[in-house]
Amino acid sequence: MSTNKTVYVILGLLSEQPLSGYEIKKLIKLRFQFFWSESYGQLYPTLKSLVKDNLIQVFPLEKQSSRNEIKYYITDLGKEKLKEWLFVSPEKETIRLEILLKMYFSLNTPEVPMIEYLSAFKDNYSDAINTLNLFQKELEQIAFEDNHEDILHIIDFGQKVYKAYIEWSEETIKYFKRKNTK
Amino acid sequence: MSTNKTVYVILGLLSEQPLSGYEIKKLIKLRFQFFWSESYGQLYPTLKSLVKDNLIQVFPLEKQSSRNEIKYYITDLGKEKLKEWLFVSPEKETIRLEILLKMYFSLNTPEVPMIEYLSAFKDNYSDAINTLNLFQKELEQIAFEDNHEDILHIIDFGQKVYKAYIEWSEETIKYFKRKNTK
DNA sequence: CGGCGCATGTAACTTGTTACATGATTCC
DNA sequence: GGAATCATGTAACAAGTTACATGCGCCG
Repeated sequence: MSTNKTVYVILGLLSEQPLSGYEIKKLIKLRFQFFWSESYGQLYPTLKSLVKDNLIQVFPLEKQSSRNEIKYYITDLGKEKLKEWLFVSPEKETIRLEILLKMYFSLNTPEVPMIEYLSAFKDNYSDAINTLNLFQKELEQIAFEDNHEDILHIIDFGQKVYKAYIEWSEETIKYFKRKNTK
Repeated sequence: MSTNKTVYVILGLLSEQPLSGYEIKKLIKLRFQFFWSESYGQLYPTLKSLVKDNLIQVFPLEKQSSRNEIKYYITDLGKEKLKEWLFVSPEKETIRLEILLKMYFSLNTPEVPMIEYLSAFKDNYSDAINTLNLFQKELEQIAFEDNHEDILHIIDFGQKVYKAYIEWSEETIKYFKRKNTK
């Protein structure tokens, strides 16, 4: 029952505006970075298969803005398919956090540089939360539009969760430092 | 460079005690539920390939406790391999949260039952956090052992992150309710 | 003797990443 | 003219899920 989600990210983004594969990749990175990602190896073949199923279409050659780029637009069938998916309950997410696994299995191997791992983890999410904060400010500044408030809530998810990540890593770093000096 | 992590979960668990595939599956669910999962379709074939690589071994028939069960133990080579992995920095985790995707793409489709989705999300993690709290209390009660404090920190990760999830979903539910009555 | 939980397994498939190849365009 | 970035693509592989099949042992 696990439907290919890549399909819906593409349909969703194309439902706003026509885009090329490359632009889709960039948009996913820009907007969804903190809760979604796609690789080219997944993206381009999916675009092809969506065209075959008539859920999206390629702009006719004469409408293309550059020779290299291939812009796609969503068809009515595609819009339907997207809407259908929106009405299906989200599946339970599976998360895999290698750092916790390593922490667990290195309980008896104190030489493992857990503090180093935790610092990298923390730095990574500190950067991410800064990006989100910036994004939030930008959104708050520009004139109020329909969806801004909704999007702020999506950003807030990232902020809250990353804050938890960061607090946990700080505390855990302290714990390991204390432990090491004992 | 993405090494098969299932290998290391198995090696890690077997480094504590001999186990069967079925027991490994159960242990992963019990201990790692909130940050790891494995399916049988991944587990059993991996066990076979680990035996082939001499990282684990099957107990000789006469030592098996029951006819159905196949217990494995870790070899010295396996212990080495596990240790090696512990010294490699954890890879960046990829998270995919379908609920945020649906929220984003349903901005213009208010009929989508986001409140329902959010409630299910919240309930799910409320249950999970209760389990973790119980687990924590159990650990705190039994006499102090080597690794309890470390494990408490691992549990604390789940507690902090789930708390963030729950707070976010509560706030977002409120937001949607307000929005609907407008 | 029926059902549940224990226990192992696999085939078919889907999903996803990585590494590579290719070439145009833009900017310095 | 060289580097960066735009832009598309694929082949080989790795990872992972699902659905199914099979049979034992125990309890009521």
